[in-house]
Amino acid sequence: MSRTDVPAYEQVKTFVKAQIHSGALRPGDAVPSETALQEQFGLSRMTVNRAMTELAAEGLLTRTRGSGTVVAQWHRISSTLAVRDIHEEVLERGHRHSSTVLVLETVKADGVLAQALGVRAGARLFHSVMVHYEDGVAIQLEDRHVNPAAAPDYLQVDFQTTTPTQYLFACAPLSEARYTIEAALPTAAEAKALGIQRSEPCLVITRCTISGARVASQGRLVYPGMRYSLQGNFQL
Amino acid sequence: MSRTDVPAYEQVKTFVKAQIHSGALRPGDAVPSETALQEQFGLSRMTVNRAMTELAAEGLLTRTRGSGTVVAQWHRISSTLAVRDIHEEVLERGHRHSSTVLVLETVKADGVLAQALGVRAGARLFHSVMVHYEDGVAIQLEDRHVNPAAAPDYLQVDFQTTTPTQYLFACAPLSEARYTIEAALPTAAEAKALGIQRSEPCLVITRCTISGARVASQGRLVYPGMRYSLQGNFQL
DNA sequence: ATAGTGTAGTTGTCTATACAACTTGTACAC
DNA sequence: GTGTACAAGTTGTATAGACAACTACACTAT
Repeated sequence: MSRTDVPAYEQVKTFVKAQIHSGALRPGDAVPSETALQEQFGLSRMTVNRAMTELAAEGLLTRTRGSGTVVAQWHRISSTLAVRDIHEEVLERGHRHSSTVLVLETVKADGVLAQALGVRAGARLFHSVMVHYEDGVAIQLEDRHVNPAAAPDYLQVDFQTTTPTQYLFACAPLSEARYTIEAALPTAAEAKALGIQRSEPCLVITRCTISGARVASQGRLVYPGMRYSLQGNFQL
Repeated sequence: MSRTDVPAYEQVKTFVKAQIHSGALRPGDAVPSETALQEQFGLSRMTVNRAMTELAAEGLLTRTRGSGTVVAQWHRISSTLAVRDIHEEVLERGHRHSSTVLVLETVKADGVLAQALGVRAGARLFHSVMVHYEDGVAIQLEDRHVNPAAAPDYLQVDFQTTTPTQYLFACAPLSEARYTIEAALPTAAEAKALGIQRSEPCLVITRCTISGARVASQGRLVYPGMRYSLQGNFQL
């Protein structure tokens, strides 16, 4: 632990990262072996191993047993898309959240939906459409189809006090998610609900949440392009 | 290592993950302590510690020294946006990549650009605009401003054989990146270059790459919404 | 009641060692 | 030349032990 409070394995990590950032080590270059670093820093191999293993997990290094460690070709930037509730998100920005429920009904699954949710065509599904507002401005339209097997009481939930994300999170623990992000024009109904022009481009996130072996729900989240953007800041 | 080839710490990880996915452990719940799991599995504490530390790094658990381990409130889903070259990306899909250079020039930074790149207003910048094609279809317009300090020979590069991403990657090791993703309509010039209507929504990624202490470049990547979508598949 | 003390329990880090699995290159036999 | 065998080097995993830092809680003295 030496003088400072920075763990030794962190020091090794920053040392290697600095070499990569400075250009002294370039993608494809060999990184000193664990034993070499061990002697250089005066640490045990386990400590060096932890540093290198973590850097590999972060995508900066590629390690192969028997051969050695090289700087990874692509520096993956590990974003973290939080699957979180828009209610919390708005509150965290210090704004007021409200929502309106436009549709809350039972529908029969057509072919596409049935396949997406992994049920047979014609099966009963819950369907909800709601609009979320941030300080009174519409920022998201949420069109969601829910598998009744995952959330039997979905239609009885009071969506003034809770949100679909919250409720589904509570009754169907998330195990996997798939999404696509695309730019598209809203449908006429969506534009009207969001109070925007049909010609205004929107960011559409289609998200499929999986709980255990079951697809719990599929959601289409429409964000007005002028009012919303996904942002990220990543450090290697 | 027991019977199978699966490492012991992985078995502990999947055990805990399974408990979370099944709902036996819910967000906020306490997870058995390391010593408890150590006895349950008959492993050393270091091995259990590795499993738990990794789960914490993945965002599934929140650990506090002295107190214990609980299931994290948000299951962060760690996406990985690869900062990679579109040339490679197209080739990987088994398609043919080509590109056209529309602009390659030196410009003087206006106020906004200067701030984004961290140079003084009026400083010399390189500017390039090119269109990338996948099997002859335009899929990306790349409008990039480059800091000459990071890539002095940018204007001399032959962009038929290499791409800006490749070149910048080679001469300015990446240390950080910021991006925003939004939906927007293309400018008239962009629409013309991509061969699409001005009314067709596009996915716009604005990306700022940082090399060391310097902003190396800022790029605006425009993808026709009908031809492109970002996708992700995440497992906890 | 309150403040302080102590203790048990928990996580964070580090060490020294050990063996296994794999890669690479060299030396040797053919 | 060719191929085999071996040795050295590298990473992956696991162990047992140790100490530090911190939390939570019960207990005690005031």
